[in-house]
Amino acid sequence: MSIRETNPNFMNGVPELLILRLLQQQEMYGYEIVQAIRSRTAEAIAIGEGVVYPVLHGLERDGALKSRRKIVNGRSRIYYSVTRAGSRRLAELSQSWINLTASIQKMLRGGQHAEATL
Amino acid sequence: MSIRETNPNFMNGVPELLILRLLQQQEMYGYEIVQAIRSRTAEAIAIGEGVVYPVLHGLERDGALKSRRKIVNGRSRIYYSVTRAGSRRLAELSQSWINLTASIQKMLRGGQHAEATL
DNA sequence: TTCAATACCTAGAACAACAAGGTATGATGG
DNA sequence: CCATCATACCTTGTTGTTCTAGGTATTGAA
Repeated sequence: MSIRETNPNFMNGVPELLILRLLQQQEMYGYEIVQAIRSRTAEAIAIGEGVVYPVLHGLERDGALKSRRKIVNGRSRIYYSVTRAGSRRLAELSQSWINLTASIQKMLRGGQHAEATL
Repeated sequence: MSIRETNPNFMNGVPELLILRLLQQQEMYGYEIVQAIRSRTAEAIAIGEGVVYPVLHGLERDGALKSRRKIVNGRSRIYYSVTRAGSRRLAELSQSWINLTASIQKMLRGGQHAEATL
């Protein structure tokens, strides 16, 4: 049985979340994802290729993504898009992310007696 | 030199953040912190003793916390409170947490071109 | 031709968080 | 009186993501 006493490794899976989210909006290839995350977060978040590619492969292995090869300007790219399973996974991840941050937010704001706003 | 290309391990330090935050509100001991986090987040976040105690020790070693032993009902407790350095650290952690979540939030909401404000 | 940018990839290290133990005391209930 | 639970502290070792730091190959510009 074993009831889970604590968090299943807490804050992991954010790269996965962001990648799924981007791919849900539009088909993209790995190198493009790396840059998209950088630019859309104004460099606040920088997820390297060493993270992105393994995540893409893992998600595809799990059936959350599908890929197709495409040649553009003589360059070979592998475009990924989300499957139905991937959409479900994204929904789950989003939800737990929202829950988690809401809880933390509450702790950061809430004094037990009230305190100056920040 | 070496400019940091990616995130220094991304989402770590949340337990530290929560612990510092609690201790800033009031002096607490380890076992109490474990329960406080559970109860104040309605079980959404559960950080075990195996996480809390090492973090407390590390923060004290770094001068972010100070401790004093106290006997209550024949039980020995080690109460921790934040030092000035700890306050600074909390402020920094809070800020980067806010920045990080804001960026992610934007990506989760945002369509790729222009999006409604929120 | 040399360099930067594009585009893919992986092996290994680092490190936080976790699981799972351990000690010792006080209170509770049979 | 003894077992058990809650309290209260602690540490060792594993796990798993992420990061570092490389590698290959092509295109285009200087």
